[in-house]
Amino acid sequence: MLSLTEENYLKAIYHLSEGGAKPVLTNELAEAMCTKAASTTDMIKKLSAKALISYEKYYGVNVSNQGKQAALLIIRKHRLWETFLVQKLNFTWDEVHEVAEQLEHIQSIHLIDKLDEFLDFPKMDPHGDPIPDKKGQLKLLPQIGVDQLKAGYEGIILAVKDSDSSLLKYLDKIGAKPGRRIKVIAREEYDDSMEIVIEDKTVFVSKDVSKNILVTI
Amino acid sequence: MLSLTEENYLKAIYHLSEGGAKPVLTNELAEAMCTKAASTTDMIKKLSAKALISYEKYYGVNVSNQGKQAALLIIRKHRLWETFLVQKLNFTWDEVHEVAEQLEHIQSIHLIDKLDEFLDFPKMDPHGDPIPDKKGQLKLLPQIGVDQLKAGYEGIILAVKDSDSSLLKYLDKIGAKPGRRIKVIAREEYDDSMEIVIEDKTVFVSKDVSKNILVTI
DNA sequence: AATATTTTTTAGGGTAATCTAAATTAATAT
DNA sequence: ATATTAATTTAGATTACCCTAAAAAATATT
Repeated sequence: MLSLTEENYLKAIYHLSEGGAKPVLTNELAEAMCTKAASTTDMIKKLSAKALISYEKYYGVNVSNQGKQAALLIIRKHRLWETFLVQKLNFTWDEVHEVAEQLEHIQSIHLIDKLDEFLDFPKMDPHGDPIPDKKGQLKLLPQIGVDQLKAGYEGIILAVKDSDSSLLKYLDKIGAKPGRRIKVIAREEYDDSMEIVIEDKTVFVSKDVSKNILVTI
Repeated sequence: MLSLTEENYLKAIYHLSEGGAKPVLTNELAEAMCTKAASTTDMIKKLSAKALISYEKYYGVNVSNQGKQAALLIIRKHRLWETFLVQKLNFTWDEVHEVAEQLEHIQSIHLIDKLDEFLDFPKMDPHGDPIPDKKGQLKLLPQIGVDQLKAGYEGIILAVKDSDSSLLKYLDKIGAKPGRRIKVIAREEYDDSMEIVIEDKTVFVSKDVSKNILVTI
């Protein structure tokens, strides 16, 4: 059984290592956890002793298969709770994260499987991120930032990248939610700003915004 | 903001002091918390410093108004989550307690008020215990143990007292759930065992069982 | 009332998670 | 190749919660 803190470190390591084959560095992890490097080294040793990560001094950390499974369970819980909060309790999109951070640590597989069933086995959370199934399997669709799209192309919004609250609010305002249809009308070469249509609404967005809207084409 | 441990102690103190005007004793609290008296004294000092209880050395502890409000909020959370687990996730009656013990510590008033609304503002949890409202108000019906009832009397089951899992399972089996109609057919003077009818089912129960079924007449 | 018993508190320690400061190792620059 | 800088680890301290053992206060017994 993992402590709340251990779970949070493991999740952070998992997220930092996603995609990259490079090891996660101590400072990188310390920054993500808002702690100091010394504290992080201590926790790395603990997780390593529990075989959730492999650790080589001065080199960095990699998640083990066992660690991946544990991390995916936490992510599964987080995303199912977010889905519950939005779909059933009418939370707005930007209110859910903080509460889900707490709920993801509730220890009961039975609870989470029942919740999954209650929500009718959703594949995606309200941000469009995939929800691991009971066995920890993730179904990933190929995704690309809207900033990479040429004029005329369209796609379905899968997710938004940044979790800054003011950006989320702005995206909500222009209707940039997962599941919505998005089309690029024009792209300004000078600063990569764009004219786009989300469902039926036309908006102009800067590259800072468009790069955070992830779509599948 | 209270820590998880502080919340658990406060809740225990509140429950131990319910009804009685007598102060809660250190050993009593230690036993309820499965800790030693020395640890309990430490925590009593902490809660006293936060003005949630009043404490006099060697005498005991009383809950302050502020402490009562805080305890009632925790109880509100616990009972709303239990209601959710049974009504929405189809947990059985005896599965809910352990999970609700965890869920009651999630910090978000917004969450709990939304949950309350989602459940349509229930007045009672699955055990028949009253759920404090947003302001911490409890509506109490006069309740009495079935063992106190004479032959011929009937009532509505409000709650069950003991939270021992084997008893809960037995009560479930004989249909002794809150909201059900119960009638005393006969009472054996020798050992206070009873013949009772719950809805349409006749059962014979010992005093140990009947005293744990609380009804209103 | 004096003594014995029980209850409660204090004293002193242990573990988990954090910190700062110092020491060590690796990377970078001259 | 060596010296400087940056990253990481170790050492030692702190806080929250828990413990055991000893001391103190309250209660019960003779």
